Amino acid sequence: MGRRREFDMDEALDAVMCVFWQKGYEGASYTDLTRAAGVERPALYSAFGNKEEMFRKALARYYERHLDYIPAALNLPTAREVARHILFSAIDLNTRHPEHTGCLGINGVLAGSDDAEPVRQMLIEARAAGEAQLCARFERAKAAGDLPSGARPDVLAAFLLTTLHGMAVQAKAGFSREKLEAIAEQALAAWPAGGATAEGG
Amino acid sequence: MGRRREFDMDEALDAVMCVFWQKGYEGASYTDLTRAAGVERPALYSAFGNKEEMFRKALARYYERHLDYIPAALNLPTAREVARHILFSAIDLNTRHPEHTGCLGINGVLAGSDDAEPVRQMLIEARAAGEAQLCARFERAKAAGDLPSGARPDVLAAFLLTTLHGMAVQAKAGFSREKLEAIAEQALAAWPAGGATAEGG
DNA sequence: TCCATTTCATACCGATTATTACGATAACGA
DNA sequence: TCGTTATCGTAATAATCGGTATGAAATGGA
Repeated sequence: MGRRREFDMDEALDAVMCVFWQKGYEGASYTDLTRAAGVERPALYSAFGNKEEMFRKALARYYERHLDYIPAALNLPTAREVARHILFSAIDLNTRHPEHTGCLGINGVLAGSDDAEPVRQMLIEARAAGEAQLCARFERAKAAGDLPSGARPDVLAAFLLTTLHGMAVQAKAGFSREKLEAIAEQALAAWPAGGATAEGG
Repeated sequence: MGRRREFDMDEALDAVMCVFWQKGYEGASYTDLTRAAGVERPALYSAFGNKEEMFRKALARYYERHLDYIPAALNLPTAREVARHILFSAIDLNTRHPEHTGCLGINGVLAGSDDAEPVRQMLIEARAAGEAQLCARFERAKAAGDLPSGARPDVLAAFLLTTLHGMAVQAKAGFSREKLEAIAEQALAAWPAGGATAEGG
């Protein structure tokens, strides 16, 4: 009984998920969503409910379709393999689709609407400038023997920046100071041993 | 000549910066900004220009007032001290002010309006669930001798998550796959050596 | 063929967004 | 005191936001 639905809900949810992936939760307007899904507004509402509920369904699909490497990794024999597999799977996921880079979960609160693009660029440039300063400092350290000859200052700088970014996100998520410090200690455990002119302390 | 300005631009910019810090760029409405600054809309426009230009000025002030530990750290003798100082200064900055946690730069694109709070919570919970899975997996690894007895699975899990978060942010900022892989390699260098039952590979 | 039911597309809703006209107000120099 | 100039608060701008009311179109059963 009743008229049958004219669009494929799976395809629509996939399209919706990609929009959220690309633009984030708030950055994705209903106009964007309906255009991507090829479906008019009330159809999306009747199919997926609220915008919030719609994002919830898209997130669930993201976990089962694109984050399936996590449960798979958990079955690997060693913890190092677990971490390695997750890390590299995430890298692959984050870079595979040029139109929506990064992680849906992160972008969901990170990305904004198209109007915010210049602001994003502004922040990206500010970060890049800071990274360049760090890189130059580590180059000097390498030349001074403070870092081993095999050290790669650019990588050290990028890693440091990554840890800083990650911690900022975690702090926003409510992590405690103790936990953040433990994470920082762990990150420092990877730091290359000092060379000639290193002093204790 | 002309009427003199009735509010203090420095105080207004500080108030504006705090709002951006707390709510992000898009999450901060002009109503929020004017209320925080105690100044009517046109006054803010004439003083700081656009919303975008206003954010730019707030960001510049943030760098000179709250990220001043970075240039200071760059003068420290060893790279390890540089990294350590930056890491712990950032932690302190991120947690010192309860009303605006995290980093203005990150929050600028991460935080959203108040309406998005349930979505933020949703994502935070999804992340916490994933972290719990990882932590349990590392506990098992420790019990199996795959991790040394001194290892702290919760820290390892948090660190792994932090690295994942950081990389997602970097990927959004346009980092190349090669760079991200180098960062992941560096993060794995800190991984505790396997214990009894570890196998090569 | 008629009814009940479901989905369709159009057009609209109130609220909020960033951004300004506008006229009144206050300061300085003459 | 007057004229110029810059800032003030009020009120309005057009656009967009998420979310619906509405009637036509399409289905299955009787």
